[in-house]
Amino acid sequence: MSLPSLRRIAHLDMDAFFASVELLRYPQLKGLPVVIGGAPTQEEVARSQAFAGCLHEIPVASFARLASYVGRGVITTATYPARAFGVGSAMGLMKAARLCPQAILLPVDFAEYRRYSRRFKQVILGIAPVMEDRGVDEVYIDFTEVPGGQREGGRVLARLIQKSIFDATGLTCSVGVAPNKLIAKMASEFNKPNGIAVVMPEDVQARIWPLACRKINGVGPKTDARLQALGIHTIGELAARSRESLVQAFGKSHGAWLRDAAWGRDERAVETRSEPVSLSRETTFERDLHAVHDRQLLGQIFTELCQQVAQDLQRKGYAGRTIGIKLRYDDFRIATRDQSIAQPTQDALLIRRVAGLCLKRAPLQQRLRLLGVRVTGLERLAAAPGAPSAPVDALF
DNA sequence: TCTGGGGTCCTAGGACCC
DNA sequence: TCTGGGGTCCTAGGACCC
Repeated sequence: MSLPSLRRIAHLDMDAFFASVELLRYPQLKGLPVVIGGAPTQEEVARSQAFAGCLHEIPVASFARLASYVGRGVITTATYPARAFGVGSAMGLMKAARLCPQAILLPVDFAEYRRYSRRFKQVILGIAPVMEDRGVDEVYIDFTEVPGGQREGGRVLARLIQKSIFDATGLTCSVGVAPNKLIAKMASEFNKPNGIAVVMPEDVQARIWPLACRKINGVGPKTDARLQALGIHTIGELAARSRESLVQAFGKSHGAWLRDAAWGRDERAVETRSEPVSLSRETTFERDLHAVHDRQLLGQIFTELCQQVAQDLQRKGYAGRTIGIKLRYDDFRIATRDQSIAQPTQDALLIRRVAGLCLKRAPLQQRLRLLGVRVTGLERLAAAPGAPSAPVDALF
């Protein structure tokens, strides 16, 4: 007779993932402020790639030289030396250039990050098969039934996975092991970088309650502001409120969820596979465009977006029944329109035609900053020859 | 100092059907 | 003909996450 296994869920988060991959490629940048930036236009991508190519001859180059080109890009990630200057992710590149003009800017290379992503996930799957993808640099892992997964509350297995990933890729990660996903996610931040944190059910009050509500995965800026207005700043303060009062303030579903989250309750399973719900492409223009004045250019971009979405659908083996568009106006307001059709499609011309009908229904007086095309209501088609089928590949 | 791109899930009203 | 209720789909918007 053995005791029932204690539920042990791990959240693993790669440390400064994009920047770490770039440092493997350019070791001479170690210790220097480096930012990795998105360049929204093709031209900017080409320029910044040409710039990064220079690194071989000019190991240290100035961000300031590029700053005049970077326009509307934002920072995807920054190394710790760059963060010391107040530079952070989602910040506009122009602002970053002002805060830290000596920083080195590298273009985002998603293809390379995806290669590393696949490698570290394969390492994990070789050790613990119940893994849920949460994006390019994050996973949940169910340790509960893995041999050794209970030793030291999961610390031993976490250490093994960390070491195996480092040996295979040269990259470090941080792991939180806890009774569920919600707490594991918070715990993986406790000892960053290259850290492990183990939280047992009885530790929730001491280790979770002092944290800000914003640390709960699912509490964003809006909810946090409403909580602050109610005088609720920490998770402990949230836990002290009655379920009724939270339901009163946030509605039946959201209020009850907040209450459960504060008490560390979360029964969600680690999902090893998932089907996509939607596929989309969107682009921010180099300058704001007007539906009438820039009709031709807009039409060209629109058609390209439809073609890209169609290609994505074909490559991944899906077709969708609902075609939609997204507009972002110059004042950042967003409008969406969508329309369903009788049969799922992956055809660029049909998508273009239906998306065109959607566009006609949207207000087009104001200048546009962004245009997007989306297909939802996806159905898997018969697998294309040579189409990837492994769960990890399916997501990337 | 003006803020990318690709997603998921939830809500809510109206249409429509039983 | 009137009334009510439940279920599902469609559409628009919003919060949030990586």
